[in-house]
Amino acid sequence: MGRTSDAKERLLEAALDLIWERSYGVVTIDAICEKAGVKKGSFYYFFDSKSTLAVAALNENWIQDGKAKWDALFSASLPPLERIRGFMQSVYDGQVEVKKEHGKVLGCPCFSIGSETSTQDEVIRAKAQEILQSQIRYFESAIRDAQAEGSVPPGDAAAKAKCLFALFEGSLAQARIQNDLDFLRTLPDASLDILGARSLKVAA
Amino acid sequence: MGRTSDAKERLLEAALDLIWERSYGVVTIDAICEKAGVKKGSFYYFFDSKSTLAVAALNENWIQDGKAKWDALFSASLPPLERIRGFMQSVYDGQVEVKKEHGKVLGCPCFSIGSETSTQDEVIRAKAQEILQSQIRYFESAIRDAQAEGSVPPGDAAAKAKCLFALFEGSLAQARIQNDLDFLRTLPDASLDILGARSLKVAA
DNA sequence: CTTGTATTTGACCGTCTAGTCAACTATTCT
DNA sequence: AGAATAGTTGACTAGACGGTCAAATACAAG
Repeated sequence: MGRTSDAKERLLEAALDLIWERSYGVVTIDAICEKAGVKKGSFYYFFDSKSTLAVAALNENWIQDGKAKWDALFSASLPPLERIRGFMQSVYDGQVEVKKEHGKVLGCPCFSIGSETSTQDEVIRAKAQEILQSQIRYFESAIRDAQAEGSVPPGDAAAKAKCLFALFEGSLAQARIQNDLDFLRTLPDASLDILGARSLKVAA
Repeated sequence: MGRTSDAKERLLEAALDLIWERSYGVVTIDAICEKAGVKKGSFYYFFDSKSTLAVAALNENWIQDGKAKWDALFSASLPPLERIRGFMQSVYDGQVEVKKEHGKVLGCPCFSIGSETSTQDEVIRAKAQEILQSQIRYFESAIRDAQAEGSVPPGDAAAKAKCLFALFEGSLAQARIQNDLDFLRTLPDASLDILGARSLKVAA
């Protein structure tokens, strides 16, 4: 009961957009409100700080958007290496879209925000870490499956996953800094390479 | 002639420290001045904005400190793979020190600042890119030498270097986000692994 | 010692920003 | 209809911040 509103959702979306495009520290509450078409009074009705909003925005984005995409790309119905290659390809395609829309390569919001705020805001840091850890688990699971079918040599799958994830996020961040998609084009192949993949690599 | 001063140097150092520990967007000119023990009027005598100072600080740090360290670590007198392993080990050791002093893993200032400001400040972005590109060249040169002696399989050395660099910076950033050095411990081994190194890897 | 130059200082201004609040409006339930 | 609830508004404050400046100070060279 009571008055209805989608202002909260608009704030979440505006905040993530703005912070992704610019950075956490530089985006003001006023700017978020303006982009969301919401007055500051309403902002403080829903959230009590920029930090709280950012955590909610990261969470919402992962739960509502990210997770489903990752689930589809890492579907067990695909061959394990195909999952990884397909994922990397879709990341590339996604950044092509982002560059078309925003005029810039923006990389991974969670990683950028996490890296920026980690020493300053423990709550954001923890949320970013949580999401990134979830993502690493997708890698790890695909690597395990690949090892089971023999397309990736045996050995600590968790370590391999962390390694692949570092390559992945490092490339995205580099692409953001250079504002150049070239860093990402080779990602599908490079990913299989560093895993020492046996099947797809040769076929390609 | 005229009054002498090291205020400029103090400002450069304070700025890099503060921005490295916190972030570019969140560090104010007042804070930099306070840490440097310099009044704001003097700040504007030497620099005309935080952006200008940041570019100078990145540059100074690379020219005065970074370059020499990289030169030593990538000295041609060392076997190519030993250069890479030694470099990664020294990065790990360095971050251990940083964590002792600052209480946190801070990662690579150039990469963090670059990623944060890239969409906002073209001058900082360009300087960060320039330094990062220089660093990639150290990797590339070592990889080329390794290929020449047969310890790394042939193939596009520039691409391999970018890949290794992404792994390297991705790991550092991840370590910052998690505030955990574990992400870095395996870096020396992982680096040789992804290069498909033949000699040192087996010996280890 | 004095003159020219480099640097420092602190006071000052306008603007931006986080955060508050009481009054107002829309919606739902009874 | 009317009470209760959920959300909105705009005006307000206090402080932080970027940026400016004229006057003061320290140093170096002639």
